[in-house]
Amino acid sequence: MSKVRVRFAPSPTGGLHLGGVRTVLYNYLFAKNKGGDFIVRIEDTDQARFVEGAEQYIFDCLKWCGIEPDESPLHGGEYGPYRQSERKELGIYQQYADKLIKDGHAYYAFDTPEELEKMRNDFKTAENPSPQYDHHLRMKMKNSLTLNEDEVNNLIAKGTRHVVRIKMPENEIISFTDMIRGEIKNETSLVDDKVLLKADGMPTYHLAVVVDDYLMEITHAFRGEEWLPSAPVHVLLWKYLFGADKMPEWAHLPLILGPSGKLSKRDGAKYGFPVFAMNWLDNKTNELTEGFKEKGFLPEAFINLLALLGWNAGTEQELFTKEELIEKFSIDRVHSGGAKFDYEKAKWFNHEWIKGLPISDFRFRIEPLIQDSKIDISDTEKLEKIIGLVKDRCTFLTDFYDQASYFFVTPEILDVDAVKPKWNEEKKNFFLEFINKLSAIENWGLEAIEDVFKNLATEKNIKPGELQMPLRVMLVGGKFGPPVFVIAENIGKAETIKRIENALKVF
RNA sequence: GCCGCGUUGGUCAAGGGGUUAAGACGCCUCCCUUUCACGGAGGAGUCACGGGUUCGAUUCCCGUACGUGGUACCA
Repeated sequence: MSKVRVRFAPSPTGGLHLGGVRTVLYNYLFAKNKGGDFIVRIEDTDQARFVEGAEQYIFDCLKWCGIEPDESPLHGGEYGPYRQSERKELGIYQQYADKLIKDGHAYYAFDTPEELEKMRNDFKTAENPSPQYDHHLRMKMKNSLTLNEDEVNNLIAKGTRHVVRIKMPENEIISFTDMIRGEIKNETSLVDDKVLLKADGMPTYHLAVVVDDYLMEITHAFRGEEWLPSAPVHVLLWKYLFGADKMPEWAHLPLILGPSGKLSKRDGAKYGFPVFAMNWLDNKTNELTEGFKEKGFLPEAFINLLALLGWNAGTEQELFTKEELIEKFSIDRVHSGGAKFDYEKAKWFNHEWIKGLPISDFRFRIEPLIQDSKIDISDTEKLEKIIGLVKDRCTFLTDFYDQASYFFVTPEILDVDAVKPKWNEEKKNFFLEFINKLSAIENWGLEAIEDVFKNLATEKNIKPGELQMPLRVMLVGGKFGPPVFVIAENIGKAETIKRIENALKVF
């Protein structure tokens, strides 16, 4: 049974933009496809851009998407706790750091941030703009490799702030197999001595990812491509601590790109599309970032479009339900190259999903959106009839109000400019008389209205086409919507006459 | 700078030594509709570049360019 794991920094920017949700989605699809479990672990460290309320927000988003984890801080499970801070309190990471030091694979480093800064400055050259704390430089720094045992014990006894760093071996080739990219090779001398345990006792990602995956018996780990360069550190840690054969299988997912470079929150604001699943209110800046949900996306469409950004089934099918995605998903069909997010295509997905939604289902979803509007939702039968008329014209759920409000309330603004240029006395007389004829109709219905209209037009010798646009604007307010006579039929005799009379005053 | 990863139309992409190089979004034209959508029929547009290997390369190899990521006591 497979067990896949995803981990998050509890801030929407650090964890749940488009790329983050897709990582969770692929984890979910893979796990469910294999009949396995998937686990979420939270990286709630101070330096992980921890944001108050973000953890709950993240799970709300996953819930909306329908891809909740089997085990997490919120859902429990046998491998908890799932928050890094809680695991640290249990001393989980310290013991493995100690073991690494004892075995000579790691060492204490006492360098202050200022000293590190100085080192980077002193050794900076044109060819090497960012010197690393590596095998070249570690012997010039203040650590348990350069200090003698007494000095080290003394410093520690005095409570000197220190970190634990991995001692990267020299000239070793580390290779592993990535499920998407095949064999990946790295030269250990090129990687720096990463910090494993910070001065506050918290592990860095490097230590935590290995220790937790071992303890939680993770079999598959998916993460973003940005982790590829530090993968050799993780492979080495597995080798030192638990044995390379116990290591989970890795998959490094391609990046999701914005219009220019890696997709960022700024891109959303700049180009006018959401980058988060749901609205996020930053309570420090009071800045609201609109989410796909609030924009009017269906969660089904959202995960569908996200799944297809970097993966495809190898067939011509593009519309998938969650169940189909689970069934068809396979990691070896995931692309290795990054994909640029195309909002136009995203809208198409949503439109397709809306068109495919049964009317009652559509009603259920828009009711919360319009319950405070002028649209009366108490008459279910009428509401569903109107939905049937305008549903296919909505790209977003939120389009419904504009597409349907005139069925419920008299339009306040009329697109007079669409009528004015061709308006004349003749037409005005036509409508005056049309009102009388409409009043005389006993059985208000599509055919009756259309007959009256056409007969009168013939009688007046005006082309019906020239009269339909004015009538539409009178009833709708603009040049859109279903056939005019259908609209008249639905809004009723009195309201139709009232709107024509009102319009004649302003034309 | 160094290292990693990548590169099929504007975008998502199928394919993979011999093909008229699928399909979708977007764009354009026409039909339907005396509105707008929906729907239908067409159209324009592509294998980054240079070398190999080969009878033959978009496909395999090597360079170059470009993009992107890493180079933190961030993840």
